[in-house]
Amino acid sequence: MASFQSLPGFRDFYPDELARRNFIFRLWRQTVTAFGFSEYDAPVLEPLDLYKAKSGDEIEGQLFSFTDKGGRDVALRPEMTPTVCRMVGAKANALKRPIKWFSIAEFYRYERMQKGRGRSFFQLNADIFGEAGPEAETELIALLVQCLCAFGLTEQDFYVRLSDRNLWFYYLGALGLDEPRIRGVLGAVDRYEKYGDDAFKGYTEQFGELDAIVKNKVLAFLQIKSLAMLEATLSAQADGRIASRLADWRKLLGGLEAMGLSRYIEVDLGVVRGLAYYTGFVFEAFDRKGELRAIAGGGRYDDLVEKLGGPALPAVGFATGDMTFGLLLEQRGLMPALVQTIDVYCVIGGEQERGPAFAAIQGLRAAGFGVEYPLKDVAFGKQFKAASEAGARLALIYGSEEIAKGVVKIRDMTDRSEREVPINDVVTAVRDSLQG
RNA sequence: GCGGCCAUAGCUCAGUUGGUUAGAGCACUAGAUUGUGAUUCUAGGGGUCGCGGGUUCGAAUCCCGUUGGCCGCCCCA
Repeated sequence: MASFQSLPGFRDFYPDELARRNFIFRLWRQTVTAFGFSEYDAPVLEPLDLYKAKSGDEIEGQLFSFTDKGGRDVALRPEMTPTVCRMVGAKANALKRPIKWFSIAEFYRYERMQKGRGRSFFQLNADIFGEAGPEAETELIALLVQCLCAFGLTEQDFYVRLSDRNLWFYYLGALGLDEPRIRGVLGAVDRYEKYGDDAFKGYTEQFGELDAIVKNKVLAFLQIKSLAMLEATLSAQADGRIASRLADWRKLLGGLEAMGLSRYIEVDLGVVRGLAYYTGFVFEAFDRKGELRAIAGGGRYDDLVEKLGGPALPAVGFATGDMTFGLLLEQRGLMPALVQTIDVYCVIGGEQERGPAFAAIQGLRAAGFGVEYPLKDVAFGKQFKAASEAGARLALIYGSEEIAKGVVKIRDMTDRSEREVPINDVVTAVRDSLQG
């Protein structure tokens, strides 16, 4: 029994598991590239203050952090957003707008293991900087939807809940609440789905009982399921900010509708994404069955680049992780059987034939074909079995009879047909066979 | 950080009220088959029963601790 094992919450990726991971990454990358995003990368280790500045000191308990040999307090990155804000902020004036960037990277959080959550995980992060209007949200939500659809997931499998922290602020402000109270109410809203009326306990402890009329309006706001209901509910409000915000909503939902994506989108003001750094629209993708934690989440964070020392730069982004996403694909049977296959398996008769075989193997590999052969002499039967299991489409037979005739036998592993070609024409013959 | 359940071969699991040398299927390797891949048959490798301590003549089995895993709470950037 092995004396060592991987640390709690960390995963080994054996070849078949890495194949699944790479399958996901490949489709993500392909999709995001189709939307015109550029890939970037960054250090795994960052100054601890980068995260403290954003989220406060208490965040440290959830980080892998330590003091390096130079006395610097550092942390393994728990998310990409502060890093990408720093990078964009440093070169903001030199970057073409809109800035559309993405990354696929590993993150670390010192947390308790749970289904769909470990201490190390991978995320796709996609962000748009420099666009303050809802056009950026349209683009990102469309991208998020396509990142899921690319795997064969449909509106039967997932949906995106769309909400708006600004609207909550305007609405509750118009009802007479100050900012601390608004944040208190949003905290309750965040928990309402799970705890019902108990969600307001925290608010009551801090500010006293919430006025019954206000509370009913909050609960009514949570019932809103469409733009029409939103407009109807807010039509009474004279606030100009609300009117212009509704115009943003129309633009965002109109854009998504024109893209044919309305069936994936649900208006749901119950999503407020914690109380972190989000400043406007927020959205989260969930599985329809409600069995898993959120598949993806994102929103607007217009203040963060400036907060981290850059220029004022509006931004929207989302992230989706590999763990919950992989669970969803497997639940829906959308994870294909991924077998690494080769083009050609070279069957070698014995020591005498290895020379000519090796010449062909090297030539075929140099020409870009995937070629395998037995490292040691093995019975023919075994070699054909190995060829079959390796997924080879062709077997090249270098036997004593063939070599004596100056030919190589090419066996099509699919239909079991065989033909002989001159030994010097192997590369051409293989190319013809694989293309035909 | 808190609570519940769990831990036997690479995987899925048997293992009787505590009793001799801990088993099966799958997987892997080899042979049957020294020139042709799905089957079949045979054999083999692989375990200090998660780890440490205790009870006992005797522990995979009972008790305590510990580590790891699953699930829920907290949190979720």
